Amino acid sequence: MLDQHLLRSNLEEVRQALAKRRFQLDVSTLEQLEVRRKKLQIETQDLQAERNSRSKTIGKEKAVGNDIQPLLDEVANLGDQLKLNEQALEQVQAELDVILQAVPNMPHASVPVGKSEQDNVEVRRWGTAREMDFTAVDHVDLGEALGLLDFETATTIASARFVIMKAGIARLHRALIQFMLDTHTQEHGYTEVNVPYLVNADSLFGTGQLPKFAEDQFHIEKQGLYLIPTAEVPVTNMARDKIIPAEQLPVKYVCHTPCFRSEAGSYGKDTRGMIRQHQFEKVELVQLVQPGKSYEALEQLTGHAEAILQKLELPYRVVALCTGDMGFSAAKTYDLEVWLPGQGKYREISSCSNFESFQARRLKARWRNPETGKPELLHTLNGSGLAVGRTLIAVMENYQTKDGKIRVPGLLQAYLGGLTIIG
RNA sequence: GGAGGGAUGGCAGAGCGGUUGAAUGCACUGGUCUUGAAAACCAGCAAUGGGGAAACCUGUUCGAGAGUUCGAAUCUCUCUCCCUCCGCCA
Repeated sequence: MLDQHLLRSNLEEVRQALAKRRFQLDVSTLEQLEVRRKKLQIETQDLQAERNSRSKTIGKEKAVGNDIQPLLDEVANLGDQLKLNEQALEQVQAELDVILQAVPNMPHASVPVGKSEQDNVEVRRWGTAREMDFTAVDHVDLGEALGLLDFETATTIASARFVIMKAGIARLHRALIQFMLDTHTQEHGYTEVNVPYLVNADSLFGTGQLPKFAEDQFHIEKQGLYLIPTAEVPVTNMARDKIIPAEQLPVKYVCHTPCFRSEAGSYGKDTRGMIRQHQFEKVELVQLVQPGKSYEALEQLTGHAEAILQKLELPYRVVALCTGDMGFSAAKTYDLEVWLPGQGKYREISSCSNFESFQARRLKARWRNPETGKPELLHTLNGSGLAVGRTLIAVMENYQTKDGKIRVPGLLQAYLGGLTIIG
């Protein structure tokens, strides 16, 4: 949610910033509603003040034993009038809220302007693809040939977009999680947390998945809970309605969870393999920082995610998303794209974003600024560090051998009891 | 699932239908004292919104929502969450 003061005072500026991300702000409707809001609010407040002072007088008169009936007669109509005003005001504010909740974050000045994925800007590249004296296959062919990936059975158990991993692959998958958590806690200063995988609607609203993206969520109606689409939701919501002391900042959490996505809008997209699943695992990095430090933190957090790829010696590139390709809540996003020899291209494996105060405003996630002594909104950030399923794919495809096996990256061998090859 | 108890400021914890946004304690901030610190003492200290150039005026909030009333933290109803005991259970 954007700052309402900013909207009122710099509506045109906000409109232009949002236009860069191809969002059309309905300026005239907003202006009209704002005029009505202001008028109604002033009137309502005046009536409330009137009621309050009259009631106080009645109390005093009654206390000294005077006849209060004349006073009661005077205020007879006040209540009805007040109620009408309050209802009208509530109505206008509800209309404003509906509009405002659907407004995305404003892109940071440093974000490249563009329409789509095509306009994203490559920031840097790391590593080079291994030379292979054979034709690389993708993880599906590789995994199915080894009998260690089973999409068909998963489909009969659940539906499309699920997978069963077995033996060496399942173990490699688990090792990756362990490796990522260890790296982030021991080398990057994150605190490991384990959180609920089911959350309520307030939590999804807080991080921006609701109300606009209800279709993307798995919803358990009976209990009114949702399966988390990412650990970002429960972890960032740990700060909801809290005022965090300045000395505890920055808060840095790392969290491994499964993630559940309905993929409602992606029928026919990435239907092959493990790239896009209804259920996948992710190690997520979340930071809560002072407003002045969030861009510095974004660079660091992105570096923390990159470190995993570097340790696994997986070639990747860092891409700054353009205004048209960024997510709803983000002010700036870097994607990490890993090289997949089976597809012959770079594919997203991490997305690192600074949300500035956009989520914090919805969450009421604040810190106490020692300079003012007042609570102020935090800045929130998160990034995948990394998406485990896609990392597994990357390891499989980059470390495949001519005879269809998978070498285990050096640093991972310790997590697999010294195993050097799978298959 | 059955029975009971509860939800108040950063925390703990009082609260009569009427100058209660809310006693008190802790924490925090400033001051006195001290070589310094502690202790003691004094003072301050909820959040959030609207109007206004400002001074300042004013609204809302005691788990959430509805109701009674001139007036609700206080009374009524509904819901949510938490706790205790019993049952079931990884």
